[in-house]
Amino acid sequence: MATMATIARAAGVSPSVVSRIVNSDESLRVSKATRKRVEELIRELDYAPHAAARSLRSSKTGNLALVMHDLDSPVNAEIISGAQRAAARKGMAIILGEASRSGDCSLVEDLIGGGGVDGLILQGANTQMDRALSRAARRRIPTVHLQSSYAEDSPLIVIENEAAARIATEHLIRLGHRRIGFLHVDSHLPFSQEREDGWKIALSDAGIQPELSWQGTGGWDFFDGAAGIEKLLASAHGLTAVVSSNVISAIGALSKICDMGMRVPQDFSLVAVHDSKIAKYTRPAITTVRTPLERLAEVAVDVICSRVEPVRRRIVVSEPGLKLVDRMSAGPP
Amino acid sequence: MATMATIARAAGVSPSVVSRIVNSDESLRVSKATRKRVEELIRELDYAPHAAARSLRSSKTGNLALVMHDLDSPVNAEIISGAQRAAARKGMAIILGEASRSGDCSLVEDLIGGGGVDGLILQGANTQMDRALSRAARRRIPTVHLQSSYAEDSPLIVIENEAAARIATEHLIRLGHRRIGFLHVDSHLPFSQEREDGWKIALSDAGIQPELSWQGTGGWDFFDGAAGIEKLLASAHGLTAVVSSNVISAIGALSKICDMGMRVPQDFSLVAVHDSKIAKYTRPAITTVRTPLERLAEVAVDVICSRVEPVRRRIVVSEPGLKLVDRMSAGPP
DNA sequence: GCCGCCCGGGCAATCGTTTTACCATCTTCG
DNA sequence: CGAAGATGGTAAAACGATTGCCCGGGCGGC
Repeated sequence: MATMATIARAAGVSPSVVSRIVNSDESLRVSKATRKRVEELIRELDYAPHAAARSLRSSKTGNLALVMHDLDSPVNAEIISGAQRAAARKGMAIILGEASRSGDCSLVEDLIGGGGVDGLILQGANTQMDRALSRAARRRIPTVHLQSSYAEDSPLIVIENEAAARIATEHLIRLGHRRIGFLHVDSHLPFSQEREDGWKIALSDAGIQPELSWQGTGGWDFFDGAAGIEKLLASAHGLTAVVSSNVISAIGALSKICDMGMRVPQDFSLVAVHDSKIAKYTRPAITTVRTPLERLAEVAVDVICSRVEPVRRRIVVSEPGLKLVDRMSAGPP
Repeated sequence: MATMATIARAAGVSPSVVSRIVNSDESLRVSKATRKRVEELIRELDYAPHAAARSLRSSKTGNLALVMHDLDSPVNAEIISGAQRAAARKGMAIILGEASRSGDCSLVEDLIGGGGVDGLILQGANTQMDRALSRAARRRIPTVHLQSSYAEDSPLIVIENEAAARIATEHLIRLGHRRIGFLHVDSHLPFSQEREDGWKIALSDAGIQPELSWQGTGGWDFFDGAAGIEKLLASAHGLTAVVSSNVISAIGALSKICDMGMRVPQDFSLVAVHDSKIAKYTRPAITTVRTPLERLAEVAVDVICSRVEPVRRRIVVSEPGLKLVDRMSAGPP
């Protein structure tokens, strides 16, 4: 294929001129004619700079790694697609990684070790990621964490978790519910705790004292949501509604509630955190609190690209704001 | 960071020895002691080969581009995650691209032009991809297409489209339906036509002559599915069931059917092609024909990696086989 | 005692860009 | 007429790994 030298020879200039034209180097002075000749040759020969050579020289790859614990969840799909779009806008590409509990992260480690990526966006780093993380730190590869992190020294990007759960709970309270349960994603995760706080605050603002048994765990996916609500309803009595920390597990929960013979929202109400296209198409459609998930991903790539201080910061993305999307899964008790 | 030369110096050998050890070159003869020394240094200094340098020299990047028209669809999520896993198994990484109708594909073009990827997996190449495709061809970057393609010279990987639709239709026939509609993904797409064929064959095997009005278009996503079924039911009268080409649009369709006051499956039955976790959690849960989507992605990366002939072939992935997943959306008329 | 072979490695070119430094002509101006 | 800018470039050293080929010395065989 055409290389820079090919173009240079054909245009009768040195490779450096071609390089500087390609990279639109302001400090380069060339005649209009030469520039035009080079540009035309680039087009004619369909020249494109060789990524590896470029990145060897400049130590920039133009790639960002996005590592998630589950590539399959529709909620994560929104993050993935948001990240991809945001990266594309900056001329970068997203390399996908999966860091499930079982999976080994050697792929990610290699990526980092080999300077294969310019940055690292992590969701839910598990302990297997430790090695990868320390590598990233040692090689000063900018890293950000989404929603939760065990690492102390890279930015953490979160949404307004507490407010989201609070809004969901308040909606239920407004409808007249008083015995409102809460489905964690995972009660050990800080962001899940923040949502619990939001739920508690809304409850206490309404003069309601939640019982311990009102909390359950619904996980991230359909199955865990279904199992979670079943367990919760078995142990907590008299609940008339529940706020679910995750819309996907809410769908699982909804299916289980339905299977138990209860009608939603007549017999039981449900509000979920995170909106998703899919929430609009279940029947009943699910009332949710829309969170800026796509923007979360966008901020992540922005932070990495602008590479401010590598100091631990907590970045709350609050734009576009949370919004209650009132559909059919929540009604008066 | 540690480079190969660092290790070599520390171990008192030449870089080539290190390289050959790292790449486990069988033809290298070194003493046990030297090998051990080098291996330990690699570990101690946390050395990892520099991806760019390696790929400059060897013209292999270890990256595969996966370009889809919609990164957001749960059906595509399964493909994405399947591809990621398959690639990881081969030590490769997936770079994501989006090729929506509107989107420009300059990112993908750059990737290809710059030798940034070793292969290209395309789903639904639109006309904007032409430039990227011809680049890929000129640079002989192995390319495969998933399910449909306008390009004549790269392998096309498909599932058993006709059989899938046939199985879905036969199930409905077995239940007693005779007026069974069909929801295309997009009637211009070959694979959608194949499914139409399957539907027709099943019908004709049962002695049923489908009317033209029984066909509609449900697209890929929830919204189009809902719109599609509405239009279909408005124009085709007396339908008691429909087979949808896509489970996601089937969910949209289901919601619309429900909104129209019909009960599924008592008043109307629905069977969809492609299974998805989500199909199990709608109410009613959707009866589907499971297709080997994850395997489709796996085959795609295998074909690219083994790089057989660049001749046009049609590869049908039939393992694991199609399977009717009988849930609640189809019943007797 | 000499030849050839195997063992354990070393040499150096190469991949394609980027980038700093520098240089040869011309103009222009005093 | 000489010096100081412009003008329009050039030269060459990296960046880090890969790989075909070469090489010296010890050892066995004849």
